[in-house]
Amino acid sequence: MKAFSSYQNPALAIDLVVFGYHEKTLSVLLLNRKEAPFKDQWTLPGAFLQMEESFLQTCSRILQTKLGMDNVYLEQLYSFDDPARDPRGRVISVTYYALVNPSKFQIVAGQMANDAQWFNVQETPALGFDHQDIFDKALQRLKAKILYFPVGFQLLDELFTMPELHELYECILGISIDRRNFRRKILDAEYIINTGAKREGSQNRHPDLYKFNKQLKQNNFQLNIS
Amino acid sequence: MKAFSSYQNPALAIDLVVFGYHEKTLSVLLLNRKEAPFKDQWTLPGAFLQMEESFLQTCSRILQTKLGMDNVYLEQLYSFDDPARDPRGRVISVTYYALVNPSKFQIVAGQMANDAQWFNVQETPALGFDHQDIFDKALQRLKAKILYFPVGFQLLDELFTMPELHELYECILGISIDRRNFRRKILDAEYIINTGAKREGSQNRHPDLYKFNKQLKQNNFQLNIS
DNA sequence: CTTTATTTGTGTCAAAATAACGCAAACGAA
DNA sequence: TTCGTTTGCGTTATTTTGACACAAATAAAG
Repeated sequence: MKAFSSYQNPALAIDLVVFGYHEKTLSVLLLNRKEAPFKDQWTLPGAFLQMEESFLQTCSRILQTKLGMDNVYLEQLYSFDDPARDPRGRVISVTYYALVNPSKFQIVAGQMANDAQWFNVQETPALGFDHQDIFDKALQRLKAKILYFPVGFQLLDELFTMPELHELYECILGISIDRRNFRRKILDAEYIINTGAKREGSQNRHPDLYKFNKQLKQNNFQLNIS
Repeated sequence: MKAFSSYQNPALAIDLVVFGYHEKTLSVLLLNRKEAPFKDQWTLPGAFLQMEESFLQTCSRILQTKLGMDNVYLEQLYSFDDPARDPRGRVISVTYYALVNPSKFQIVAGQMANDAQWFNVQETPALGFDHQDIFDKALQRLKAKILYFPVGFQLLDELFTMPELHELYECILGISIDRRNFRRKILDAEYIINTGAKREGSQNRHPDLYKFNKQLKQNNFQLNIS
């Protein structure tokens, strides 16, 4: 096979957009590079894929060794191919985004980075490589996704209050949402997920703390917020 | 840099799910492999990424040399990473799906394939590699996408009738949609795209043949079909 | 502890969007 | 022409959404 002898293959990197939510602020985790290229500039955490690794294993390795976290929500985002995106040579980047609860993790700077730090997504510094494009795409995806899939709670504690979830949505979407209509839509959506049926009136008393069942199939989640 | 010397990089392939619509049938283009692995089995068209190529250039090369088509709608789908997905060794596959009008193209079997053929998406043969997963994901994406983005007409002639578009949607989604409500929703959505305003009453006389403007930004397209 | 202010839970109602369907004009075949 | 079918246009009932009133619960202040 050509591809395994005469052809040279591009390097393949995994880059992560790690989102965290804390005190009404959506943040992204960035690393300050210790080495060229883009020395002393901020970039997304990443690593080269090893020959025997799956994408998710590389993700775990990045999260574990560089950041000391693991077992978080991960979703493949997009693959970036600009031949000039890395000055060292041809590097394809397969990207994922992660949703974590920052209060559960202690950031540790890895070998590659001087510093690891949370940045408010509204106030990110200039990013090296094409990481601004990656970050933009991730934020766009997250905004779209929380409207039709219950991923938002991944950024909160396992138990959360309705106002907490409400604030999270307002923060991520950057709009204000009527508190009472939001509540109704969330409960309706969750009810459909859990029972398959439509919620009529106030069929059930609700607790102070909510919890989304991550096991059940989570289709039919549609918030229709405008 | 490690990645450029001591590390070996996986091969990187581009695989395409080419959809075509003809006579009330949504089809996918498959190739019958001439060589091992999966000799004489059907697979998606694909090629290895060349060092200096962008993804889209590889897509064009596949479409041109193997199928004699070009200048079609292409969208990145997903990247597949199972270490065992190719028996020859580690191959990452970045996949795209394409929407073409089959009546405009003449299928030509390429060097790699004995035969290239359209298959009804409901009656696809067993596929080699992990191409069934790729195909499933593409069909799922297409079904979701036509509900919030005007891509369906890419499968039709530039000018098309409303019943043609209606049939296309019913066929892809596999459901029946009220003809009159569908018409209204399409016209509403197109009106918003073109003018930015909401359509009131029947503000405009409509021609027998329709045409979607591909230049304008196509947000706000939301069919809400259930 | 009370009293007061703020936050949160629940229900109502008008407006908007959607689904269901009637009807006539246009078209094609007999 | 006539008849059957397809296509375009509209109306109405139902559902969903957005805006908001009000009471219960919680937190803060005296």
